[in-house]
Amino acid sequence: MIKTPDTEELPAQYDARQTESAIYQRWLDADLFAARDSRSARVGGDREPFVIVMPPPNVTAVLHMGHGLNNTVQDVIVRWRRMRGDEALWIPGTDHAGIATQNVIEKQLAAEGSTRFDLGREAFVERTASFVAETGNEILRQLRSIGASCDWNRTAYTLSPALSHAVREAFVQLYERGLIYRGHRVIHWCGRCMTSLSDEEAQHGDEAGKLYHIAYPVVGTRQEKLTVATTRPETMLGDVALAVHPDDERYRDLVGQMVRLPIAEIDIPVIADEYVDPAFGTGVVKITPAHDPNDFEVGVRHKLSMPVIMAPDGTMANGADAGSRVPASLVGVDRFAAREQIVSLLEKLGSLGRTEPHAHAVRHCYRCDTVVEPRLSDQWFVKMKPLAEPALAGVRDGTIRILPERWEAVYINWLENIRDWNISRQLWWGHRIPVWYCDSCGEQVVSRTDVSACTKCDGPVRQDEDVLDTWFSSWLFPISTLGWPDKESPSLAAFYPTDDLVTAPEILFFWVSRMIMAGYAFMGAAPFHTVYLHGTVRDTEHVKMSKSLGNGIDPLDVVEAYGADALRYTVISGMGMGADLVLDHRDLERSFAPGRNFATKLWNIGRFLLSKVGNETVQSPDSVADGDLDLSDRWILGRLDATIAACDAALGPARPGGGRWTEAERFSGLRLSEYAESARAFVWNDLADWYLESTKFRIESPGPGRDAARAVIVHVFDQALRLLHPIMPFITETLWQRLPESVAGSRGDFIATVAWPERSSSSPERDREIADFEIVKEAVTAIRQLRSDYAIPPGKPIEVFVSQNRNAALFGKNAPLIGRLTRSSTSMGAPASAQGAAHLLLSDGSELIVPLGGLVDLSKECGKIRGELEQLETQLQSLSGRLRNEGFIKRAPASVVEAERRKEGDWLKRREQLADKVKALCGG
RNA sequence: GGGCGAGUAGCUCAGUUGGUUAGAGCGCCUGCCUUACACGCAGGAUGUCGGGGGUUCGAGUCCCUCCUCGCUCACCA
Repeated sequence: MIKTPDTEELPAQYDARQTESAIYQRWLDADLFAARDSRSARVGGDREPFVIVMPPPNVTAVLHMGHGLNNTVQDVIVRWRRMRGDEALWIPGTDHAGIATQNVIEKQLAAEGSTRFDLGREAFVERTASFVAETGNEILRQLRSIGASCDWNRTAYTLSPALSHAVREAFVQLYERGLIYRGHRVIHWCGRCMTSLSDEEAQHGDEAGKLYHIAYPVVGTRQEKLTVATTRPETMLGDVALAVHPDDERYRDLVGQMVRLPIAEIDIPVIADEYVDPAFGTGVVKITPAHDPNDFEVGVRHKLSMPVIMAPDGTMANGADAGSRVPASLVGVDRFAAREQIVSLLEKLGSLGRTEPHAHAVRHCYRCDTVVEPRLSDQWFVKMKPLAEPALAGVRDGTIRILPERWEAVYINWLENIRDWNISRQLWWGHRIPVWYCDSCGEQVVSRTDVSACTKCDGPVRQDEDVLDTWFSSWLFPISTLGWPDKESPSLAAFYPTDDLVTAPEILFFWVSRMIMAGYAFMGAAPFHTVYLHGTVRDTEHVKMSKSLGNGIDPLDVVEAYGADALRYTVISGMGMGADLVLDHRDLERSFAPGRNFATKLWNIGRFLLSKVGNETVQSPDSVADGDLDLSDRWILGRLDATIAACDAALGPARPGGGRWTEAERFSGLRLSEYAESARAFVWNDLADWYLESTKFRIESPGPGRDAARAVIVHVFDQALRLLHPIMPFITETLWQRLPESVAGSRGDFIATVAWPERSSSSPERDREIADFEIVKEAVTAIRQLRSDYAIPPGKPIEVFVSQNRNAALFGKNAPLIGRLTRSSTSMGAPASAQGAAHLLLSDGSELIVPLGGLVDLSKECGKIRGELEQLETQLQSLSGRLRNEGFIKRAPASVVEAERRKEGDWLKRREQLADKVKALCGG
C-alpha cells in the first residue's frame, strides 16, 4: 500500500469504529499475519521463528472479557516479535468441547420435545457437526474485532480430520507403549452429564453435611451392635462389610463375625483394615466398594463383592450384581431423596443413632456443578507417572519457565502427586475411542484405522462406545496444529517447539501441564519455553466476571463504544504480572477511561503535530546540522532512548539465550503493564506536555529551527507509535500512515511490520543536555507553582528575573522558552527593587525573583522557606549521622559512601542559601 | 489437612541482588473552555510499607512469630 500523507486536518474526533475494521481488512489483504515455514531459521530461513498457540476457545463460546484479556496479551507479544523481525506465528483454533457442545444440542432437542436417544447416535453427531459448522467460528471472527493478528490460514479445530488423526495416533502410540490401559475402578460420575470425569473435572467444594450414626446388629447376639458414622446413608444398601482398625481393642473380638445390614436384611462380615482411622467417628467404617474409591481399595484387598446400587442418572437401582438389595419402594428414587427416606426408615427400625452436622468437601462436576457420584465402572486411563517425569524435569532445569514464578511450585506439587487420567467419556460428541472388541474371542483391538473384523478370529467386532476427553485432543494442540504426526511436516520443522503459552491459571493442570507431557512424549521436546499465566477479570466486588452472574462485560460493546485500542490499552496497563484485572460492569465509561483517554490524547497529538509539520518530506534527526538542534530536541531524543530501553527491559528476552533460562533471565520480562506505562509516560508526559509545548513557537517560524523541529517531531512520534503499536494497533497504524515521508526513504508500508525502535548510543554529553533541560523544566514548574500559590490568574503576565545564576548560559539561552511556558517575561539579572518579590531557589542553586507588587505575602514566603529549611535540616541530620557512623564508612560500598558525601555537600550549600534567604526576607 | 502466595496512598498495583526524601494509574482537592486535546491543561493533598521481635552501619526488601486474605491439591468415612 502507498502511504497517503494528508495535508487535510484530521477529524477532531477519532472514530475508532469506522477506522478499525477498514485497517484490519488492509492487514488481511496484505497477508501480514501469515507466517511462512520457509522463512524460519530452523529450516534455512533468515528469521527466528516465534510462535504462540492460542488456547482454543470452545466452539460454542462467545467472546467475553476473559478471552479479550487472554488474546490481547498474546497479540501484544506476537506483534512485538513481528516488529522485531521474527517470523511470528500465532495459531488460532477452537475446541470441540465434548460435554458443553453436547449439552447445547441436547437442550435444543429438549425444547423440541426430543432426546438424543430418539435421534440416535449418528444423526445426533451429524446435527451437532452442522451446528458447529454454522456457529463454530463466531468467536474467532469476534477476535478480529479486537485486532488479533493470527495466521487465519492455519485455523485449527480439534475435531477436524487432521487433528482427529493426531488424536488417534496419540492414543495408539501410548497404548503400544503400555501407557494406556482399561481399568475397572471407582471413578467420578456426573449423573446429569451422564459421563465419567477426570479428577481435575471433579472439583472439591465445601458442603455442610451431616454425620449419621447407624447401628448394625451383630449376628448371633441379642443386644450387640456396631455403629458406623457416615455422611451418605443412601449408600448403605451397597455395603459389603464393616471395617475396623486391626489394632483397635474395642472391636478386636468382632473381626470375623457377621453383622446384619438394616433394610437390605443381608449379613455382611466385620473385617480389619489399616485404612480405618480409629479416632474418627466410631472407628467403624461401612464398606461400599462400588460407591467410594477407598472402599473399593478395601474391597479389592479383601476380595469383597461390589454391588452397584444406583443407575447412571443417580437414582437408586438394583444394579447388575446388587442382588436385589434395593427395596422396591426406593428403586427409581433420586439419591438425595433416597437419603431422606433411608434415614427415616432407619429411624423406624431403631437403627439410627445421633445425627450431627459435619462440614466436608464434596466433589462437583466442573461443567454443571452436580454433586459427583463415585461409581464403579470400566474406563480407559493414561498412566501418568512416566509422562510426568520429563515434564517435571523441564521446569526444574529451566527449559520451561512459568510466570509468575509462584505457579512453578504449584505445578511441581501437582505433578509430583499425579494420578492416572481417566480419558473415557460416555458422550457421543468427540473422538471415538479407537478400540474394537470381539465378542466371539474376547480380543481387544486398538488400531489407527477402523477395524471391521477381529484381527485374531475374524469374528464381528464393535467399537468402544465412548469418546475421549476433550483435553485428550487439546493436549496435542502445539504439535497437531503444526502437522504432527506427520514427521515430515514442514511446519513442525519450522515452528516446533513454540515459544510462549498464554493462559489463565485455571487450566494449568487441565491443559498446560498435559501439553508439556505430550510435547515430551511425542516430540521429545517441551512444546514451549514460557508459560505466562495472567489474572482473572473481576468486578469491583472482586467476583469473577461471568455472563451467568450478570456481572460480565461484552468486549464487543467496548469496541463499539471506545474502540479496540481503548480496550487493549486498558487491559494491558491495568494488569500487573499475574494480578487480577478489576473492571466495573456498571460503568464502562469509567472502566475503560484509561484506554479511551490515551487513544484520544494520541489522536490529538497526531492532529496537532501533523498540522504543524505539514506534508513536505522531513529530514532524519541524524542529518540535521548539530547547531540547529536545540536543548529540547536533544532532551526528547534522550528521553526516547530511555523509553526504548525501558520498554525493552519490561518486555525482556523473547527466548532463552542458550536453550535454557538462566537464573538471571528466568523471571524477567513480559511486564506488559510496565511496558505500557513507559510508552504512555513518554508520549503524554515527555512528548506532549514538554516537547510539543516547547516547540510550538519554533515550528511556526520558518528557518533551520523549524526544519530541525519537524525532523525531531516526526522521528520521535514515529518511534513512539512503533512502541505503542503492539498495544494499540489501529490508531497507531492510522496515524503512522499519515506521517510525511522522510528524506531517509520509505519507512515501509505498514507499521505492523516495520522495525521495532532501537536506542541510539548515549553519550555523556547527551546526558548532560538531558540534565540541563531538566533544570529548565524545574524553573518552569517553580514559576507555575508560584502562580498557583498566589492565585495569580493564568492570563495575567508576570515578570521573572533570573539572578544568582549558576547556569547563566543555559538560562540566557532558554529565558524566552521559560517565559512562554509560564506566560511571563523572563530576563536575566535582578529587578530594580526586590521589595515585594517572591524568591525561588532551584536545585542547581539558581535563584528566580518574581516581583509581585502588593500580592506578595511576606509571612507566607517566610513560612515556605522556613518549612523547607526545617525539612532539610532533619534530612541533613540523619545523613550527617550516617556519615559520622564508622560502621557505615567502613562497611558500606565506597560508591554509596561517595554518593552520600556528595549529597551532603549539596544539601549544605542549599541550607546556606535557604538560611540567607530567611535572613534577608524575614529579618533574621 | 498438605503445598504456595499476598497484605505498600481511598482503589488497582510497581518497588530489581538490603543503600537517596517509597512510586505509577485511577480517584480526590484547587484554578483554568490558554485556537491539538475539558476524554484536556496547570497546581496540590494523601503512606505507623498488616502487628511484634530479630539480623545489619543501614530493612518495604533478609530471618522468626502472630493476625488477615487468597490460590492450589486432598480418600478421614
